Amino acid sequence: MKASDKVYESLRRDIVEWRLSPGTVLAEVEQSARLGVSRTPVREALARLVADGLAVQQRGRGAIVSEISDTHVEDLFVLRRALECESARLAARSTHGADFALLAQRFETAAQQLRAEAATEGYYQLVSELDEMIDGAANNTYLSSALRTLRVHLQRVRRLAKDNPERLLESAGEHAAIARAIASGKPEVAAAATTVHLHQSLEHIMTHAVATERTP
Amino acid sequence: MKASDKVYESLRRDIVEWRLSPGTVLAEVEQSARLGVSRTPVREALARLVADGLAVQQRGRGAIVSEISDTHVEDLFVLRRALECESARLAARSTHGADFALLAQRFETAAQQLRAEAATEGYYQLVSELDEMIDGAANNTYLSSALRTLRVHLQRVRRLAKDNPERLLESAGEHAAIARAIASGKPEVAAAATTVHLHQSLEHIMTHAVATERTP
DNA sequence: CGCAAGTTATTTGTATACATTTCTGCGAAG
DNA sequence: CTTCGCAGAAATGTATACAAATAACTTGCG
Repeated sequence: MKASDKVYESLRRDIVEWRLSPGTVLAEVEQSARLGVSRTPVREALARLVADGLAVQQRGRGAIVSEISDTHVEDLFVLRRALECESARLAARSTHGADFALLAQRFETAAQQLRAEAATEGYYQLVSELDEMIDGAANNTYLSSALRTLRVHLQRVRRLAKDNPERLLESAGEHAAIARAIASGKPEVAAAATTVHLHQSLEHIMTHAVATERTP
Repeated sequence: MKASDKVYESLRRDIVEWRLSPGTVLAEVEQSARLGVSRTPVREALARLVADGLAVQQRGRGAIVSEISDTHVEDLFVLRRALECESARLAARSTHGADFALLAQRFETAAQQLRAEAATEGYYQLVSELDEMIDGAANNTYLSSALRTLRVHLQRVRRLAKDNPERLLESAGEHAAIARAIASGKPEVAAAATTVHLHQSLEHIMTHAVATERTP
């Protein structure tokens, strides 16, 4: 693995997991010293972060971690709805129905399991499996690419709201509904189920958002 | 302006205007010699092109200009429809109605003008004005960002179909319809008008696509 | 004659030195 | 006391040298 990739991954994780707060200055020399590589790979990594929108370039002062406000979260979900609904429609028109039927069942059993114990880790794994399967079934590189960059931002936003067992249970049901709609080949139902899920998701985040502590 | 920006712009233009065919190898040393700068800014420019999707990185052989097939064009328009319809909806809900009414009129006069003479250049300027105004009215940074990268690819695709006076005339009418729908604050009509326009656009490209000459 | 392994040669990846721009702090003038 | 401007310092932008990896060629063997 290239050093620039390692630096990029490291910084990306630090940003989406809120170890680097918005407004933090990412100076090239400072980061290269911290991570033990020269400025060149650091510079490359910072350029990628700026391209992703996780940082914004300032003239003369390097890159700073980008801000996230309530408005940003709402804007993000508008884009997310447009992209994921379209993906769901395309997936519903694909020939991978059987796979999604299986996934729907797994979500239902996961829901039952979530009633008993908090299996958070495995559940998130299942969600990303569904995401990837929809991506694959939609079979559109440009859409997948747009979703990939979007999901980086979503990871960061997700940390704003604390995990909540009840919400996870609801979420499992919503995901099962999406998978079932795709499995039965109903594009508009799949899109509607996605809209419902995203609406609930956004609602949860906006009401359960923790104050973003800022380092003064 | 930074040297890396100049290199990026130069290469981007060369790719979207088909002076660099798909599959062309963009070697760092070769490009740095051609453009009279060192490898560092060239390398940065190539990374940006890869991030945009205009080039794909190959290990050991540098970056090559990405391919565009019929499938890619269709995929591109699926994403375009999702994004531009959403933008049009948001714009229709904004308070910039009067601006769009004015723009609608300009499209109608442009249509009359296009019947008399081929004012291609000014017309494309008008189209991009509408795009920018919709972007501004939608007021969503993530959506704008996604559209910006999308439009780079669209510029490239547009060169596949030769300019055609009749199509331009139809296009002017379709754009006027979009602007009117936004001006009158009707989100779903605006989205529908956008869908119609994009459908016609894609149809035109697919039927009038010129064979992409490949340098052997 | 074909295949494979070793070798060479080219290309990318990284480090570092230098140039240029920009921020910051101090001082003087208004 | 505020504001403008200059000088120093520190950061980014660029060039180049070196290291590592990979592709292509050559040569030897089956």
